[in-house]
Amino acid sequence: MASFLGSAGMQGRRGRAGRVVPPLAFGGAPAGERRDAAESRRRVLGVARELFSERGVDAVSMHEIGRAAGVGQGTLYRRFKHKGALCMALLFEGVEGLYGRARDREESGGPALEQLMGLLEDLACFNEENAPLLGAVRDAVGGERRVEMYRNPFYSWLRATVVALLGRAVEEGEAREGLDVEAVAEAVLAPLNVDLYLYQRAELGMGRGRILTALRGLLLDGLRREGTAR
Amino acid sequence: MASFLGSAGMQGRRGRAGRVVPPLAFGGAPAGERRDAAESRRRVLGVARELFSERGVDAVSMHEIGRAAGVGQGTLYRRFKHKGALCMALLFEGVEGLYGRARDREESGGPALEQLMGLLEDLACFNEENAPLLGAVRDAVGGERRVEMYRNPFYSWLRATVVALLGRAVEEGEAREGLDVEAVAEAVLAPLNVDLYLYQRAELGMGRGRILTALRGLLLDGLRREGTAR
DNA sequence: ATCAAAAGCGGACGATTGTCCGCTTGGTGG
DNA sequence: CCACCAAGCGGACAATCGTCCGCTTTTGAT
Repeated sequence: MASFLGSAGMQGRRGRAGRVVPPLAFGGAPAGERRDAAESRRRVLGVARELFSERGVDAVSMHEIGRAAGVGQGTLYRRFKHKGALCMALLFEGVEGLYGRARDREESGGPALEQLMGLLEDLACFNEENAPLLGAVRDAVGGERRVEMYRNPFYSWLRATVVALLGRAVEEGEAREGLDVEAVAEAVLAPLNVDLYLYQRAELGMGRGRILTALRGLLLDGLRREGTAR
Repeated sequence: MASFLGSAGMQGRRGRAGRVVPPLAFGGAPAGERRDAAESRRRVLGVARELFSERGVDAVSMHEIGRAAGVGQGTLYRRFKHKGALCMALLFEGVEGLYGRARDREESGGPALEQLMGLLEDLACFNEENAPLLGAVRDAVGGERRVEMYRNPFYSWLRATVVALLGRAVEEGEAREGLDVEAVAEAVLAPLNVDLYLYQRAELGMGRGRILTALRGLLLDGLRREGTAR
């Protein structure tokens, strides 16, 4: 089964410079899309964006989107495998922004660990800006589909980017040697899980600065006091 | 609205020694439960456990559980606000085990950070042993209920315990001073998010040891190489 | 023992998601 | 220009979750 959007093979790949090139057509149109299909896809996306912003993602049903866009259920679900996939398509622009900022940072050079921190900061903003859609994605990806959450192209790109940055940090002597970059990458990304992040923001009353500062300290220096055996 | 189980006020509290005492009646019976109600609750729980283990949590509907237990929908949902709450009740024993092990560790003394690592290890096992139920809980807690995920008594206890351990580690000079223990506690717990953990186990093929080792290194020492400015 | 109130009970019901299957249409080769 | 057929289309349908509301049982006070 295809993942969220784009074919399964479209995950981020390493460029020759070690940079992770973003999945190309993440939320874009399928290659040989028929004109009528393209038209109806645009209409669906527009209507969905509208309704979601009016009444919240949860309060708008797929049937309603279809009706409002003048499109049947079959069509709707052919295009978007489920509600989460539709939301994912709507997230396209924001994700592009993230890719762009990561590219800029990379081109302007600087220590890999600082670039990593920048990415995490962007991710926190992304969480806040797109909270409703991200929440809907999470909800739609339940039951059998649970794995898709971490298999979608966006998360793959994220992980690959972090892995690449960590790898570079080790090579350049910024980070400890022998770091298990794949495993650590997951642990680095985990605290920015949307639900957890929003919970801290909204329920625990933590500001973005506080969350990021704590994370920065933890990631860079760990918990132990200086001088303790390591 | 009540959280998963137990009244809202039943979250972990600090004992006088700084220890976090577990919520008392997490999955137990309500105080003045009527005899017939207790009976039907037991029956429901038994039937659910049975059916879940036979065919998987996702494949068993609430209606079916009700039918098999000889109980109507109203009754079922009065007892368990939703499918996730039922699963949470089924998790009772495992959670008790976690509480017990944490208590034992605490009584046998030892460095706070080591105790923290022990807790994380237990949590990893807990994730594996109870994956299906935990997954179902996650799924059931969507839409409006999204916040409940981190507000339930179990997670509250977990967070409070980690906060207490971190606090002690700071006091006793094990951990850096000025650590934002509340914020850091979330970041410490995040990598053991069930979905993420299982994804690493099953899809990325990482063993428990590898995940925990990476986490341990990250938490204790951070990413930076020794000698780098901190 | 009686009786009233509170708690428990159960099936009908509404809403939502996602699937199915037969009809329509766009685009292409003869 | 036409005919073909895969892709697109749309509404009916099934399954599930969770709610509602009127009936029944338990409990405890008189």
